[in-house]
Amino acid sequence: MLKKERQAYILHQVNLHNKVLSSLLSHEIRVSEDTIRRDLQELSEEGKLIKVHGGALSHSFNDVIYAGPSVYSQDQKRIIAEKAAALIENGMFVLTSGGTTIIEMARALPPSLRATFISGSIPAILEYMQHPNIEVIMIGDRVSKNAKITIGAEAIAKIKNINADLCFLGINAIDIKRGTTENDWEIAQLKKIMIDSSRKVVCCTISEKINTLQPIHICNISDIDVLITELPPDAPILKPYIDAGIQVL
Amino acid sequence: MLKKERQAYILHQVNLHNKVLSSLLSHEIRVSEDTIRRDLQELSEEGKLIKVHGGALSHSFNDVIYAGPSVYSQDQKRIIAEKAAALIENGMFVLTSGGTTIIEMARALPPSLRATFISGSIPAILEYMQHPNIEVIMIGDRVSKNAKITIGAEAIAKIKNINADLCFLGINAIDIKRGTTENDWEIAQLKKIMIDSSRKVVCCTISEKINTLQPIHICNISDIDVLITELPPDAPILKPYIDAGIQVL
DNA sequence: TCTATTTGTGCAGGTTTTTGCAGTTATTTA
DNA sequence: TAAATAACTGCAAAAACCTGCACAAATAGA
Repeated sequence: MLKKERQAYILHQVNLHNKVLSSLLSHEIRVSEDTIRRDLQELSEEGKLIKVHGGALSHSFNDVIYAGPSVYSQDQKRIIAEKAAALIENGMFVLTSGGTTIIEMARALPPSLRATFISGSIPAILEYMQHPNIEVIMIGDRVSKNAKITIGAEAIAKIKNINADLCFLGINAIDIKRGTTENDWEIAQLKKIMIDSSRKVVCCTISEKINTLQPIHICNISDIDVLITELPPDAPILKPYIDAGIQVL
Repeated sequence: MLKKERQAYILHQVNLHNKVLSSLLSHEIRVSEDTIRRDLQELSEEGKLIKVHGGALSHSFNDVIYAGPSVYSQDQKRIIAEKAAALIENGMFVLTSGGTTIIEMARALPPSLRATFISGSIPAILEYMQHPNIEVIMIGDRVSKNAKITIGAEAIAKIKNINADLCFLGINAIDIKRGTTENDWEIAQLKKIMIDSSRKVVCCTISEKINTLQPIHICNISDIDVLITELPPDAPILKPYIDAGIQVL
């Protein structure tokens, strides 16, 4: 096998699988690993792939993964925020969790909206405070420094006494079988109570979190009324949720 | 699985869920926790995430910074803050109002201090949250956008149930005859209750506010235990307060 | 065609990277 | 404060890498 031919094959494999292993290639093409290494070296110098210890990665792979961390899925969250904001009507009582998606939503609320927002999330409260016509209610209790939210018996008791029209949850993981799950026990407790205290439950999440799991169970799919993602409602991945009776926006 | 690939996966999970646990990741990817730790270490050095005990956090989640209003007469307030911080001992329950003076104090607290701070002031809570050893309790209720503090019957009832060791009040006006006064009725109510709920009342103010008046009465001079200003205790303007039995720092 | 030169390949060795493990030290939490 | 968990340190083995070299194949020029 000629050198050019070999390198073309390697490139093909890289573009196909986004990654190749030197050891595998050497076995496949029946040349020494040194040769493969030299090929990868050359291709890397030509910018055709990215050489790493043990093999190489496709350039597109790297693009996808290292997309700027600061703006990670920001646009998606903006879209979600706008869909969510459209659900809120004047005079409503809205209970919300914390999380970046919810905070984006807070920013996207139309200035004319008059409603009451209730939350224990400090970053969320800060956002709500910026709005001219929103009444803000803070749920008090011990402050969790990690989650930047108030948690504890007091907070739970308080939420129990609320009858909200809407509940917006930024969720960490949702699965058609297991429902929504969370990785923090106390936040999970809070979200459970919030669901109980609201007439209508709206889950907001970017589509990547769909069909993923976390250790702690919050609620079943049947407890959710509306699911909002950045995708159009007819996206295939959302079909099962629609079939399960959830309104998908 | 290649190292780069693994790190990309970790980064993806962090950005997706805002938080990852070393133990979970090591199980998922089937490598030792040491390897995960090393990956997190590297990613953290590259600024792609924030490493914490047990796992890592996404950067975007944690950088909720509240750019407080540029504080008026900052240096004086710094001096006050240091005097005030010296009064707090480990294990104390401290009730505080809001106000720029109090926020400066929050910043001046020594990192080793272990105490519980209770407040309804959102900027103050944000500062307390920065501290490693302080337990923070938020008093919940309707949020006053002007004062950035929670006010209402709920908050008052909550404070009434507290028995604090110390109460720090940033005050707006103090006068030897009329005591401390305020220009916001609701904040005045809160401060009154805070005074009732604390063993020791500390008033912090810059000297400009001494011998001034505001419309709403909070408490009399006799209700104050300690007065802190940026001036040395033997300043002439403070003499009447010392004579009235107040400890002046 | 025949030599000289370049190019490609594999190998021996020594070096670096990566990874897991054991033992110790910090940190967290009950 | 003590037990549990996580982090750090140093080490060792495996894998991958690099360097220089030998040799074969391809190429070029006379």
